[in-house]
Amino acid sequence: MEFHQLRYVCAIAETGSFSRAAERCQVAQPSLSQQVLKLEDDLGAKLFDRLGRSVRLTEAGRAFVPHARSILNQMEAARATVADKSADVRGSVAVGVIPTIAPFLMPRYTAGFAKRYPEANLRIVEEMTPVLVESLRNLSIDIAVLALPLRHKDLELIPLHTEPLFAVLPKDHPRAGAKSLSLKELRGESFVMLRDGHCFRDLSIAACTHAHVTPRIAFESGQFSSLIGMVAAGVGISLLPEMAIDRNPGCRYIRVSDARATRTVVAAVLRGRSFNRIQQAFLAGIQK
Amino acid sequence: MEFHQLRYVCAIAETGSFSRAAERCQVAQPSLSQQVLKLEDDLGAKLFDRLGRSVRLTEAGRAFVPHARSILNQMEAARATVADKSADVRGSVAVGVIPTIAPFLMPRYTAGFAKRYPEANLRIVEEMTPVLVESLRNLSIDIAVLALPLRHKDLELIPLHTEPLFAVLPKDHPRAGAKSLSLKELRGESFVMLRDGHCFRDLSIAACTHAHVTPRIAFESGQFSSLIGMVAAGVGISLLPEMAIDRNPGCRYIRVSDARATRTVVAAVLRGRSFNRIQQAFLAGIQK
DNA sequence: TCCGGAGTATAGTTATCACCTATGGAATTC
DNA sequence: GAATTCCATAGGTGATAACTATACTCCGGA
Repeated sequence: MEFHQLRYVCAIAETGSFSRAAERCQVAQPSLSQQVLKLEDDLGAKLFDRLGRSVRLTEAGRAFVPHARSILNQMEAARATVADKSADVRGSVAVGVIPTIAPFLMPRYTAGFAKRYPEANLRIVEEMTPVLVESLRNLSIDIAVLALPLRHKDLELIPLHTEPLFAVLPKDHPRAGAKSLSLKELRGESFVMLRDGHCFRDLSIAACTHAHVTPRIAFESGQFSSLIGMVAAGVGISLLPEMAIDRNPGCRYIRVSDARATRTVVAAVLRGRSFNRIQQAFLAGIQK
Repeated sequence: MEFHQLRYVCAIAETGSFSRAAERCQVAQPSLSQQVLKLEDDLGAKLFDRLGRSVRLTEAGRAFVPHARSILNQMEAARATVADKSADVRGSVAVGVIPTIAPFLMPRYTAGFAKRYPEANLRIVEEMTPVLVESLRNLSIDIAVLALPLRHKDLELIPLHTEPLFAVLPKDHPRAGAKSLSLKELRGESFVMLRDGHCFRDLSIAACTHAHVTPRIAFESGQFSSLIGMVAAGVGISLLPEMAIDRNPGCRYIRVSDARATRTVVAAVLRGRSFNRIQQAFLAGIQK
């Protein structure tokens, strides 16, 4: 059974003639005859009674034609559905962001996007890196905005932004007036840091370790603003990515000069997967 | 779009691999690859993300596959429906009979049939010839049991039975003891006859006319039994087909010897049309 | 009863295309 | 880094749907 055979049969049923059906289907009449014979042979039953003057559906034909029409309709529906999916500006995109980036970058990313694609359905998920990586893998999110380092061969990483780290010191700290400083100058200080699981905590510790500094941790929190408050209160010092600086009057922010003391923000997507128009638009938006 | 392409896509969606799908579909893997690429090109969208290890449906693919499955199912349904129609012993047959045959032949025809095909749906219509011919043409009946002559080129006639005519005389009629008689011996008699429209009336009159007898009609009725009653009461004489003889004690039945004084019963069907198994069985049943 | 017209089937040819085998190339595993 | 596992590409072949030309069948009119 082939689609063109169904088209032929429907055309014959509608026009009541092989010749007119052939004309409508833009084929020669013998081609159409042959294909109908072939289909009848395939089905093991005649679909039409060929009379001299006209043609009539047999009982089997009357039973078959509605199916044929329905199949052809469904074929068109399938085609239309696919066309929809790839052209639709009302598509969905789900984006995951880690907590140490979300409040600083996402507002900027989403504002322009929502204006440009008002019919799009944008969903944002804020979770820590391992959760987001898993979400990428099981397709519950399409794009994740994360910080390096990331070692997952199944992810494709698109660098978005590299920023220096800053030391946060209480305003009366001896180094509070410096233009910049190196991590090793902070040896022996108490630190306030993000809780375990936040990748920025790992990044900070790694930077210190590289400078041969072992940070003593006096306080932990889940958000930068708490850390900054603690620094202002004299509990310890901290490290921040540039974007998290909030100019608390009790603190001074000093750029860390170590070459490795940077954070790189990337967009991560599952390697090899494809994206709908909306997802592509979001990805393009965050890269510029 | 082709059926085999849909089969391939479904197989890939189920097995998660082009190679395994090719195996299941009994084709070489490159053939399957080509057909999928062709379909994707046709649809204007990728259906699968080809990763190194495995294969995943794209958004478009997820939308497409259910349609594909449904189309394939419907194709099977169409095939099954047709197979059903041609093999079904629960089919329908509608038979038309004229009133001058119905009571005598139909019981015999239908008894064996109903026993042999208890699941069949047999419908019997009793009407005069022109109505039945029209019913054959508009397919509201499948088979008609009629009497000759019939001049309709669109009908195919199958002779079933040829019977002599009998004269019905009151038992005290001068010819009541004869073994046979010719129509011209009835010249001058009063006749009782079927009403206009019954073909047996036409046949009787035609037979008389051929014998140069012009029947004078003293009484008309719609059924043979009334005619026979009238003959017994001495109103006139009549003509009957053999099958209508009922041995009324007030009558004598004398065979008419004229060569043309016969009735031929035929099965009539629309020329060129096809029949389901049940219809064929009925036709076969009435011919033996 | 024969002819012409309308309609479908058959014959023979051509071109397309689905299939095959062999091979290339990318990703992953050991 | 070699082996393995996939999918894609290349080139050749056979099946088949298309075409043109023609035969056959039915039907209405002369």
